[in-house]
Amino acid sequence: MEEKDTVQNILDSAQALVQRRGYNAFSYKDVSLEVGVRGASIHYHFPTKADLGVALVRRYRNYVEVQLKRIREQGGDAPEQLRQFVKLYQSVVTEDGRLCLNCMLAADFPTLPESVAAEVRYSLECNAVWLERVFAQGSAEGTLQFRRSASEEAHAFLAGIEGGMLLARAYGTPRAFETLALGAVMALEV
Amino acid sequence: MEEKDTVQNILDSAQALVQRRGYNAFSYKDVSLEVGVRGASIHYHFPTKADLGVALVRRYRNYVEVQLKRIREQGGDAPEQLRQFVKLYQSVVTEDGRLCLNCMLAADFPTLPESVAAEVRYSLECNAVWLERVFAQGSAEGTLQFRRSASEEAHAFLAGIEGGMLLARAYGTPRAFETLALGAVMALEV
DNA sequence: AATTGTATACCTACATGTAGATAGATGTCA
DNA sequence: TGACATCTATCTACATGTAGGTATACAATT
Repeated sequence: MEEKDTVQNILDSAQALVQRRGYNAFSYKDVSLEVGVRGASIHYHFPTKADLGVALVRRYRNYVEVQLKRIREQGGDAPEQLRQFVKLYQSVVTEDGRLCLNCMLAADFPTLPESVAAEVRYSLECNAVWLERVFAQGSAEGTLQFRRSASEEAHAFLAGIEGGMLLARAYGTPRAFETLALGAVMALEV
Repeated sequence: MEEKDTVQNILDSAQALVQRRGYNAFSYKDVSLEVGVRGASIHYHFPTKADLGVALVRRYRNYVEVQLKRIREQGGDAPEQLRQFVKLYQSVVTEDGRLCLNCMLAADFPTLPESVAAEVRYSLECNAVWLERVFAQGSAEGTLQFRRSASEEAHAFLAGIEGGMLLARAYGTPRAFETLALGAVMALEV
């Protein structure tokens, strides 16, 4: 019965560590100290670091997908959905210096085990696809105006979001992310 | 006489390694293998990794500043200067999976020695300030249109550039960076 | 001109700690 | 009893340095 808890605790701890420090700057020992089990126990649940990484990205993607689905089903107009998107990522980037998991792992990309890299690539693509649909909707309903294709605009928007997190943290002004991201939505409204 | 060469070789090698793998995923040994001197010799020139990091960021910032000054002095209109800015960063992100040094280090931010972190923060700010001036010029000369302040627009543009690099590399399509970034310029032209 | 001093740029060898991983023992509960 | 979860103990590899020595060059001293 402890199993579930331990696994969840490991994932929670590891996720926070990756979001703050990246894939290469956290260790089983860090997790073990936070969770209160020995390193060997983490290997029991996640034999290799790659296994842990894959589990992390999948769980995160699942969570995000659920939230994105909810936003679409709420049925607001395109700008409102983009604002909800921003809000979601703002909640993911809590006060304590975290970045979006995918963003951090994208930075570590060339050093990631291929299995983890593939999961990250797919997660990013999911976000882009969701955004593309919102941009298409905004164009159709006349609430967003832009010159590029919906796909290009979606990728650009996502780039701005990920880059915005990076910069806001480096400047030490996490609030700046919200301003930046909501400003980007406003800039596209009709 | 070897001295200058060795130091430059160390910096060149270390810069490429940081741009590809980040601050935490390269070692003195990696550099030593590439340069062909022993690890201890690198410590001779750069006593600690933080010293090496600071030297790296300063040299890079210097290079970028020289290029940006040149672009301003060439005196094109604002969109042209932005395109040159994109071109500069495209050249920095060569074919081999590199990212802008500041972008990589921004991702590693919480794990950086404070001395290195401060240099990165300053470098990013230099870019933002340069961009802000271009946006102000574009607004004044009527070649760029945007709704936010020049400062906000500059930070958003920079975020898009840094985030665009990250995504392009993760997708494995480095060419996408150019499309994305030049598209962002086009979207702002009158 | 030969000798000594001094700085540079390396080197070998080692110290200390951590990372990721494994083997095998122990406890615990249905 | 047996499966599951965790432990202790250990391994190999590597990271970041430090200690101390060597080779070379270029002065200044005699």
